[in-house]
Amino acid sequence: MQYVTIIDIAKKLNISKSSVSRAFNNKYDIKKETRELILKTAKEMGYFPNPIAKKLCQKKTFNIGVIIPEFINDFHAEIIIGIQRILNPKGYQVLLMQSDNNPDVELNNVKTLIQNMVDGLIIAPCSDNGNMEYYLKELQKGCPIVFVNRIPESLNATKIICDDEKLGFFATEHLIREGYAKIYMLSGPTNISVIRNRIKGFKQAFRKHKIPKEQYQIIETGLLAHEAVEVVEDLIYKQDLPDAFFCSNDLVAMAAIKTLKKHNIKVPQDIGVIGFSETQMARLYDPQLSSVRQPTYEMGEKAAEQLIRHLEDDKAEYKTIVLNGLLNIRESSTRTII
Amino acid sequence: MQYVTIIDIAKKLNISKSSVSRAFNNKYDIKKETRELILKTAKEMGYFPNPIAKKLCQKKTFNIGVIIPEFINDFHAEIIIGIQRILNPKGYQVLLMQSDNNPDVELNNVKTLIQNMVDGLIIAPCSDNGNMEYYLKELQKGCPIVFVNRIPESLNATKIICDDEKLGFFATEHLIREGYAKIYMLSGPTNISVIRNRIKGFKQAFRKHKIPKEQYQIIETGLLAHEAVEVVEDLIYKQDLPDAFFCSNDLVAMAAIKTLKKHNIKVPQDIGVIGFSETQMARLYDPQLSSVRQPTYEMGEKAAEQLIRHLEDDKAEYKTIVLNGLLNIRESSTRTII
DNA sequence: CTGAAAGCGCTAACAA
DNA sequence: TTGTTAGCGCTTTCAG
Repeated sequence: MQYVTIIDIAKKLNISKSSVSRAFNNKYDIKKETRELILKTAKEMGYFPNPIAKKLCQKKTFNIGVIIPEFINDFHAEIIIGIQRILNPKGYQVLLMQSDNNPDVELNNVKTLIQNMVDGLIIAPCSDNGNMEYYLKELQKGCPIVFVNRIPESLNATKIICDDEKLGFFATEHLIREGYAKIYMLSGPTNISVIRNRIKGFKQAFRKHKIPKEQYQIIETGLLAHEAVEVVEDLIYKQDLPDAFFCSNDLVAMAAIKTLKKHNIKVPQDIGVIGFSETQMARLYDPQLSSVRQPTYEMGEKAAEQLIRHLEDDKAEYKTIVLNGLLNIRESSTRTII
Repeated sequence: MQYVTIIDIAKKLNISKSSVSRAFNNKYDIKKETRELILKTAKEMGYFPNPIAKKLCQKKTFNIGVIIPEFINDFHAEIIIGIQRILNPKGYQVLLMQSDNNPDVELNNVKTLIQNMVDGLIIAPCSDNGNMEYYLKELQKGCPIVFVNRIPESLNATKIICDDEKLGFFATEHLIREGYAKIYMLSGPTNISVIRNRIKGFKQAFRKHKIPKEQYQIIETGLLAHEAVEVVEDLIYKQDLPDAFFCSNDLVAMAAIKTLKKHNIKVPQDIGVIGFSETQMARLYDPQLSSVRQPTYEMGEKAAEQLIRHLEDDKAEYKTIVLNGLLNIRESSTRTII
């Protein structure tokens, strides 16, 4: 592929290449007519600036690295869309990498992206992990980084998070108010900060309603369907079923309901179930699944905006942005008629 | 961020920068010891090659542009993973863009990526559309492109597709064999080639089984849940329900089942339903959803492999690769016990 | 307002 | 086996 360069235009117009360059970068003085002439012929010749060359001499790539745990999931896919909404119109390209929920892969991805000279990074870590130290070092070296979602509380950096504690509280309180007395939380891995926060909210609801500890339990399952099936089967076998399950996500919730139904246990009459990180399927399920909707698009947008803030000002202060989710109550957790 | 360059190393070692360059690109002659010395000090100084500079003088970016219709969906997410599996180990970076199922956005994305000097493109078009002409022109100009999935049959280029016709045939025949006589297809938009192919297979099954035309119908719904709900509600109202629905995807299938259930119509006893492009939720649904599993990861891998073939050889011939999907029969389409 | 020229960091002939 | 040199396409300072 052969591209037209500023030199071609300069020759054709018998001017210097600097003038051509200037015509494309308004910031320099240049006579209006020459500018317009240059732009016109450039268009005719099918010229567009070579971004690589630009990057080399400007020392800026206009590439932003984004790392997410996995994207077989609406949650992160939507965050990415939010990020692009802000970044693309500003001329930034997003380089996307996924870490497969593996901290080592995650670290490697970060290194790859930095070596590829991204101007900044948005990291959605897969869990609290030993990488944070490395990330902070890069931050201090001047590489702008914004963190999203699963972030250790202590991390001193700009971060976008959800009010998971509150959401955990609301979801639990809703179950309590529906008359589900004994509630088990299929929590997901507790090495993930958001999970720990939801657990905090979960416990707080019981404290508020003065319900004794024997009435609840936190079961640390994974985030996958088959793990939930195993746990619920086990509880049925041990005859230790609660009145309701508060699940780490919709997949786990559906797996739980599926298993209960198989044993002729009715949801929501016998047992209530609530999911998290609402999926499209929630309202198509039978019973329609109650779930928590996080502001995923907005999380992405905020992350991008914050990154731009840091990009434009080295000295910008770290900020923590907390966004609000929404509890969508549907059939799976309501005994009363809605 | 300040980077170490080959000149820094050359100065330190009192050699020429070409030698340093050579040390990092095995292909040139260089004495083993100098090479090792260079590599060692480079490491000490924290040097890594500046990819931008490399790109500028090599006229190769090692970036591959990938465009997909949307990625709120396992299908394309998995294709991307497949692509990365092949491309990343070979040193290629994937630039991802989504077209939001909009041909104009799609065309714009392609242009952006080309201007960003990608070495090649993998395009998963959102539908048959007027852009094909432009893509072909770029192909002829020497920009390697591989097409995936929704591709007009006539397109003369390298493409990766699924045996949608066969899959449509098998799914339909399965329904017929289960004793569902009258079958409606909620087909999805017919400006998408894969949909047209499934329709072909659908019709063929009826021909084979000598079932008259009155027994089937193709209803061109969209790909979203609410559209399916409307259609099914309408059929119920008109008392024109078939014995089975063959749906364009799992979301549509679940929406159909949901609607039927609401009206106390039993699936699979009264009406059978089958989905397409199997999701994780399929086996968690009640009834468990029969669906067609496409080899998504493999589609991505093949696309990447074919692109590399074209990258390495300008004159490589166009190839069409057809991959086989799998019909997963579950409860929603079986009257007999499985 | 415009041109000349240096340089971004690297590769790849060509010499030596 | 190594050094010299001329670019890749663009920006940006310095003269004019």
